[in-house]
Amino acid sequence: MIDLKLIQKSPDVLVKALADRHSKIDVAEFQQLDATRRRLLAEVETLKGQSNAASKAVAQCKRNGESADHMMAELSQLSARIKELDGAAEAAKQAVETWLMAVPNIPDASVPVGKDETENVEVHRVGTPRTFDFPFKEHHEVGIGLGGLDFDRAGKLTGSRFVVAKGWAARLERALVNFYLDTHTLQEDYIEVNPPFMVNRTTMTGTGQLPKFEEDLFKLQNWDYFLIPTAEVPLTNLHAGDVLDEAQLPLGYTAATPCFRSEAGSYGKDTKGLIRQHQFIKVEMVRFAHPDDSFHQLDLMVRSAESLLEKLELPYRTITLCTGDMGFGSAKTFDIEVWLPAQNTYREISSCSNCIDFQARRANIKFRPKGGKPQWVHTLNGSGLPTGRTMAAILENYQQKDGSLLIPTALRPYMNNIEVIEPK
RNA sequence: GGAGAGGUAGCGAAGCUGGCCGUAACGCGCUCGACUCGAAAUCGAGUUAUCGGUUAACCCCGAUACGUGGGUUCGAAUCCCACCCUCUCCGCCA
Repeated sequence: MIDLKLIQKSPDVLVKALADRHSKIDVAEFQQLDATRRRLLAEVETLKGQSNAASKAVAQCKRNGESADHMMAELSQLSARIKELDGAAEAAKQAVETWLMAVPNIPDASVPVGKDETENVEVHRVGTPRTFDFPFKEHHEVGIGLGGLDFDRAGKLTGSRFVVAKGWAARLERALVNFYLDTHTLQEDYIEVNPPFMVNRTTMTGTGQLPKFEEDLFKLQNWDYFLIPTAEVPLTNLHAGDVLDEAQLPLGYTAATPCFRSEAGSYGKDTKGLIRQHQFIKVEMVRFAHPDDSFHQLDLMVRSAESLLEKLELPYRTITLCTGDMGFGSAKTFDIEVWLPAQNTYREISSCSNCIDFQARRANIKFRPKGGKPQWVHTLNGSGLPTGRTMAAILENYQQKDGSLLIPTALRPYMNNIEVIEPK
């Protein structure tokens, strides 16, 4: 959520931010709603002040043993009037709130201005895409061919955009989870968490998935619960309503969870393979940081995700998302894209964002500076990494001419030291 | 599923026969000060948030908040209803 005071005092900042994001939200509408809200609030508060004072007088009379009947009759009317106005004031407040909840975060000054993904800015490339001396396959062909991935049976069990991983593929996925979690918890300072995979409406609102993006979520019937689209949701909301100690910062959590996404609006995109599934496992990193330190923490998080790809020896590039391509709650986002030979391109495998105080406002997460008043923490989140897309990259980049698949060296300790998956 | 207890500041906890008890007793923590070479202990002072008005900002004034939402009343932490959550016991169960 955006700072209410900021919009009131310098609406031009928000106007520019919204223009940069190519948002259609109208700030003038806010100003009208907020003016109404303030007018009604001032009015009803004045009446409440009168009512409170009169009630005290009634109490005084009763203590003195005098009759207060005449005052009480008058107050009854005032009370009715207040009730009426209070309703109107509450409705006006709700209108402002609703408007605010639909407003995206303000991009950081360092974010390149641009309309969509074509104007993202490359930061660097690491690794050299491999040259193949044989006709290579797409990752799902490799996976199906080696008996590890079964999209047909997943279609039977559920529907499209699901997969069954068996044998070596199931083990590879488990190896990736362990490799990622071990890296984050043993070589970095993340605390491992197993959160609920379904959360309530308040939690979804805290990180910004609701109220705007309900159609992207899977919702339970008869329960006001949602399947999480990313562990960012439960991990960030772990501290909803908390006031953290300054000494606790930076504070990091990591979790491997399934992620559930409806993929509404992506019909026809990435229909084959592991790239765009309704359910996938992802290791997520979440950090709570001091405002002065949060962009440094973002760099560290990006480095953490990048290092995983380096250990897996997968070529990637890192880009800065431009204003028009950034997510709703982010002030700055780096995407890491892994090389997929069959698509002859880099595809997103990690997205690391600094949401600054946007989510902290929504979820009410603060920290107490030494001797000072509590203030909003900054929240960050990043993928580190999803297993499905990583497997897609491994299947394509590590396929061999004879149809076998090499296991990346870093994963072998997690794979009973298997070096290669042979075709049967 | 059955029975009971409870949700009040950063934490613990009092108030709960409706009205100078919500800037909320008391304790802990935290901040500042005294004592001390320094520390501990001790003593003293301070320490809720949000919104509105006002302001350069602070102060100040007003309103709201006792799990959440309603109700009764001139007035609700306190009485009533519904819901959520936590704990204890019993039952059932992976």
